[in-house]
Amino acid sequence: MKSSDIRKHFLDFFESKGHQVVPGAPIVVKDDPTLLFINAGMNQFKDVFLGNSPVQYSRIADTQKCLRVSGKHNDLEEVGHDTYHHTLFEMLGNWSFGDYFKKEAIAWAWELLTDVYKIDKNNLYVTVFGGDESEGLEPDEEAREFWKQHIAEDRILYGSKKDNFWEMGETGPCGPCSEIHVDIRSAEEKEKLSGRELINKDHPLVIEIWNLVFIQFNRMANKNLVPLPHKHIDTGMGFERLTMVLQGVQSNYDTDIFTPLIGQLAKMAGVQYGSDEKKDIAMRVISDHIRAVAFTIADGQLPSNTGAGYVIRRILRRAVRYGFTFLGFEEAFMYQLVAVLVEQMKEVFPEIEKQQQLVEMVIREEEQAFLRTLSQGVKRFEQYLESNSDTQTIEGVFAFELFDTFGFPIDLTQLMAREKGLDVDMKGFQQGLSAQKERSRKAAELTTDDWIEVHPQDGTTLFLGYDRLQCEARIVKYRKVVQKKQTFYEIVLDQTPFYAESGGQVGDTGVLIAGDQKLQVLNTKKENNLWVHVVDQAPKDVEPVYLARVDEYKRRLTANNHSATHLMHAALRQVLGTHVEQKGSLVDADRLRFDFAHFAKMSPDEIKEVEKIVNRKIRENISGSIQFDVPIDEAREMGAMALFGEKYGDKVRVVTFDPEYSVELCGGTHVLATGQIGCFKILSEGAIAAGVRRIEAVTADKAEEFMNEQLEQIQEIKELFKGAAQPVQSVTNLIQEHAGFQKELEQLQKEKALQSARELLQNSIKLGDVSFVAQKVSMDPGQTKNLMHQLRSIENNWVVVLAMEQNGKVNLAVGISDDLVQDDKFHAGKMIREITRYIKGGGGGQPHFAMAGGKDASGIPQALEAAHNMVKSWI
RNA sequence: GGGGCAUUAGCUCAGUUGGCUAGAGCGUUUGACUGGCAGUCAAGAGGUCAUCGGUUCGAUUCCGAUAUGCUCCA
Repeated sequence: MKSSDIRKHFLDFFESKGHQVVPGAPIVVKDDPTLLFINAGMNQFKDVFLGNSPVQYSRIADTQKCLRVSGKHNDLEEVGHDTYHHTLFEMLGNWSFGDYFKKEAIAWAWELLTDVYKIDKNNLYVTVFGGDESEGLEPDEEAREFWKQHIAEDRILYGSKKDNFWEMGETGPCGPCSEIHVDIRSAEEKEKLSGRELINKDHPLVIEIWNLVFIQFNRMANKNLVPLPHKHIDTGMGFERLTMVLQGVQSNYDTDIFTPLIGQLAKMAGVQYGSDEKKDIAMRVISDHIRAVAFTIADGQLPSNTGAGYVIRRILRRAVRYGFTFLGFEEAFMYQLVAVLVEQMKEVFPEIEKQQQLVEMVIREEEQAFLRTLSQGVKRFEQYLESNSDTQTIEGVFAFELFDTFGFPIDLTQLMAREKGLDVDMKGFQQGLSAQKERSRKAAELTTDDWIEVHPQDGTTLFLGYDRLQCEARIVKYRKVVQKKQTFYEIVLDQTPFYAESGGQVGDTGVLIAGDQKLQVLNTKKENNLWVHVVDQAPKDVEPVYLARVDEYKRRLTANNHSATHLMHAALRQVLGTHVEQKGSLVDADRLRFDFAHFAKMSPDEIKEVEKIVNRKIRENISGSIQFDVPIDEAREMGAMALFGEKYGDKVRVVTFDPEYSVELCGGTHVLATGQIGCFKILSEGAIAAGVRRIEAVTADKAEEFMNEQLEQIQEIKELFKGAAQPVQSVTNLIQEHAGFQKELEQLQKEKALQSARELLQNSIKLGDVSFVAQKVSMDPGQTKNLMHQLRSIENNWVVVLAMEQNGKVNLAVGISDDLVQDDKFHAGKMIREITRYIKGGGGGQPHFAMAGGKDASGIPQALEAAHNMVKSWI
């Protein structure tokens, strides 16, 4: 059975059981601070479990791309070494929200596996939760009873809290679970040892394929378990594992999900998969990682040096490392695999095909950047060996520096050390690493108290901010948050006019007022559909009705910038082409920042054209039309631009400025008519990643300010040129003239120095064969240096000591001709240190030239005298 | 969010107790050789040593802040 059919049968099966089949969420999580990536099928339904979102369908099925790179579920460094761990995988899931529970979940799982997929019942085992004393939880006898209707009792095992109690994080919905395991070992192996003995023992061929979670608790911050009002079913079946079982192979990498990638890779590297374990591992690593990286980029997350982007960068670099070390790839290669992936996945995940060109460019650029990092590291490593040629062990401190500061992977350091017959002090390396981790943890320390419920309510906050800037509100709940010794309070209201940070638009600020209490709202965030108002102090009285008021001025400026962003987006598509797609956006009261896909630097003309179109649209004073609850298909028909990597519900909000011009799906706040924006000006355009450009722009007052500043500067320049009509020409002329003068001046100074040098020598006295000059001169210290060097070029056999006095400061300069310096006795630096004593100062220099400074001019004669004596002693 | 590192010619980079007229390779300009291309040789142009402040007689060099980039950790 082809993997695509396996996926299809799953979804069809649950559709036939009354489930709504929905698309998976984008991999990158945007409004949940506890999660960077979707790591389980249930993530996108978290709000429903928590009761923050209403139930739309009580039965749902989907396939969800998940990414796991750290934590209890997976460790990036292990992926590829075995045959069944992955960074990115698909999770097939079926869900019940307060609808069916254990009985049906168990029965349908069994029916699908044995009737539809025809897995041999004799290879299946199941586990149920065996209870846990520390939590005060009984064994899940209920689930066991339901299983007994399908499967022999000796195939039902009790599992520990670790294996059979599912939690998505530190807090949140959780509950006991029941896992289905399959034994795909050979008949002989099964004869020797029952599969029963190998359940949950990390055996690669006796594996869990489906986890049925019975969600019935909420885990609080204080670790207590509180029963949920409604019970839910949350199941997840690993698609890659299932495919392995159904295709009768013994490694996920032997399924048709991976073989095309591995085949292409083997071809590129000129090797055969299966012939060399190290190369096989490398090919598995790369074929896994390319999926993770490509899909995440297609979902709009670019590699970067923080947060989710950093994780993507690390995954990509790990793959490059394996390719570099074991497959001999010394140039970018991974981007060439994207085409294979697109061919395979475009039916199920069309976004990967739409974004193919961008994905390839970004990956290629990242690969090249990392290869540069690698070669820098190799250079540094070699330098270290040169200066430590007698060592047997690479110091841990150095290995850590190489890793921490220059991004050179530790395993490559070890590899290179081994080639030279050296060890690496891994203990020292680990010490450095754990010290760094400790520092980071401390800095990021954030303690969040439990919510204090005041006026509990079901569902989400009612948002009124689209048409009102103030309203009455009651506190639903609040909590204290401490970060870096600063204390904030987060408040959830029953209704609010405050816009919560989303879609690039920053959260509103403002005040909450009740009686003489005034709470400053510093920011507003959305966490899983709850509007969280960050305020500066604890509400003293939580009972009264508060007046919630948004900072109107800032909101208006922000709306200007947001609407201008839409107008600019449309203009960019007109000017540059429809490949322009939003990749990121930031809108606040001061400015707007817009990242978009485009492959070249914008020319000044293109920038001007975009500004012109936007300003024209502003002057047309187009009324904004905002439609709520538009079915997503209808919105698409209107030509609305949707963003990859954004999750949209079935009903969307559509913001239109002229149906022929700009139609976007957007939840932000906008101007009533474009005339309010007043004026639009682009400040900068530049690259932020391969194929991605960034524009920063301002509107209204800020745009006016900016242009006035520029004009003032030009005016000032004009005035400096006595009102020149062509200031650019004037400046150009001035620069040219200046360069000419400078050159002339240098020439003159050289000549003057040469002349002075000759004069000096005429005044010299002979000490043996050596011409000696010691006198006070009036020139600045820089000139003496010049003079000495001129002298050097024309004469040999001299020592010159000059003294200068300027603004109460005294300087000495000593020069010795090159031929004399050959003799170790003659040393200007030594002399100057000696004679500087008389002028109460200090100095130094090289054998042929030295300078010094001091404070006591009265010592000059003594200093010159001392120099005289010194030269005599050298002869 | 926290730590480390870097910023020197158009590009890639050297530059140690603070004082060497700040260098190399590539590129660029001009000239010579060659039938042309390519090339070889010679000469030249090109630098606010990221910015601002401090220490010092003197800072590319030491210290601090800022900006930008890289990198590790969260």
